[in-house]
Amino acid sequence: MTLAQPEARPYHHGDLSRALVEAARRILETEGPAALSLRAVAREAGVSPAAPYHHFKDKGQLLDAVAHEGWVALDAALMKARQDSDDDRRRMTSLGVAYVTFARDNPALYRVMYDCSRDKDALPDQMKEEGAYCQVRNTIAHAAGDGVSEIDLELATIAAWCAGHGLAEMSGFKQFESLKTLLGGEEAFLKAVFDHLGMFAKFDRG
Amino acid sequence: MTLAQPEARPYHHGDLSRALVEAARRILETEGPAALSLRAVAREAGVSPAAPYHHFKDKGQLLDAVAHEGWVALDAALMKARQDSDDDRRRMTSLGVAYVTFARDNPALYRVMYDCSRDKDALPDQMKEEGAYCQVRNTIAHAAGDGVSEIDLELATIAAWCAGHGLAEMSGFKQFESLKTLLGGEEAFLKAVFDHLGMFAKFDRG
DNA sequence: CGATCCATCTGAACAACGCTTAGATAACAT
DNA sequence: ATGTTATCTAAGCGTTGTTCAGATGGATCG
Repeated sequence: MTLAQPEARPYHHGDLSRALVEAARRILETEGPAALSLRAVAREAGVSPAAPYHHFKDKGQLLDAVAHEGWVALDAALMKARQDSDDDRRRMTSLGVAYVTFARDNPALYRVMYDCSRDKDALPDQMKEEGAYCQVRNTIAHAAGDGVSEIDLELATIAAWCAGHGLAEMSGFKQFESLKTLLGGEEAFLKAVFDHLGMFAKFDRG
Repeated sequence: MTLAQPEARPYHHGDLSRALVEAARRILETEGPAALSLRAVAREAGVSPAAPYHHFKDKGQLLDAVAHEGWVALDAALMKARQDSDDDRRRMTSLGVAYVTFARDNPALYRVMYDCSRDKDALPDQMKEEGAYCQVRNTIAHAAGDGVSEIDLELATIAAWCAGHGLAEMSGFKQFESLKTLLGGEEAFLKAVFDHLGMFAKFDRG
């Protein structure tokens, strides 16, 4: 009856869970986070508004799935940045730039990722070996050598992560535009900000 | 006919703009950001669902007004922290702690403040004399002395602001709980993170 | 092969939302 | 007193998240 299917469709519609997540990402990219309603996702996937509820408990759980894909993509981006950079000292900055660049290139997805994290008051799966947070800590550990305590390592990771997240959310603000052109572009701006993180702390050290 | 009014009511209902903003803040505090609908605000203020539209163009503009009050309160909190701290070197950390503490004490309000900023891609009124951003820059300038260029000053301010914002959003995450108790509480944790901001940058400087 | 089961999907409905419109009310100016 | 204008209400539109009864159709077992 139906034409030849491009993919195996084990059930009525096919792998709807996956189709819904893909539809959600499509809407996010083309229309932004404000347009991401469950009904719109169902519409985009070609099913009724009630269909998603057989695969996700509620809208939040669908967003969780979208966010999960986002974290996987971010993990991969950071992994690539770590491998591309040969010099140990520059690796941290590369990582930071890669992080912010990912957020700037996928603003809607990044927003969903962090909205989900805030709802759960936690970063998901970040302590696993290839989780983004763990990658940052490993990179810092490698650059800092053996003389650093576990606590200092953890604190430095948190500091770096917070700076990265803050910059990811704010580097697009209009106030910084003139400074960016003055420094010669987005990436130069990001590196310059990372370079100045120390200024904040060193006053207090003496 | 009506009983004695506690306040002067120049028009039908009184100063409804103000009443609406106050109602919104009340809802934010008691029920959180998810419950903050225009209709709920109108209900809380005792007017019809359509009444707010005579004072605000749409829901976003009401939230803008709420956010503005939030920024004023944050400005005041930072000003107080600056004055309380006598030592020039510790002033930056005090400022950072005050910033994050404000966000942690008023999480729903802080969220509205930043959601509005993201919609406009800008921090509001931050370049004014008593704006929070300007306060941070002035404090850094004072601590750094005369040898710092305008650009370095701006970059250090951005770095500090990003770290503060990132920490404000993430210091409540469950992953950091054990570390917090290990360090002896929230404030010690915040100071420790700020102290480690330099670690991120110094690898790249050599 | 046929009957049954159960996951899957639809259609209709509910309450709540943002927002608009038309009309009532009341303060203000003349 | 009259008219103007700002303010508020009532009703309604289209949308949303969610639920539920019932239709649909693979999968499993006789």
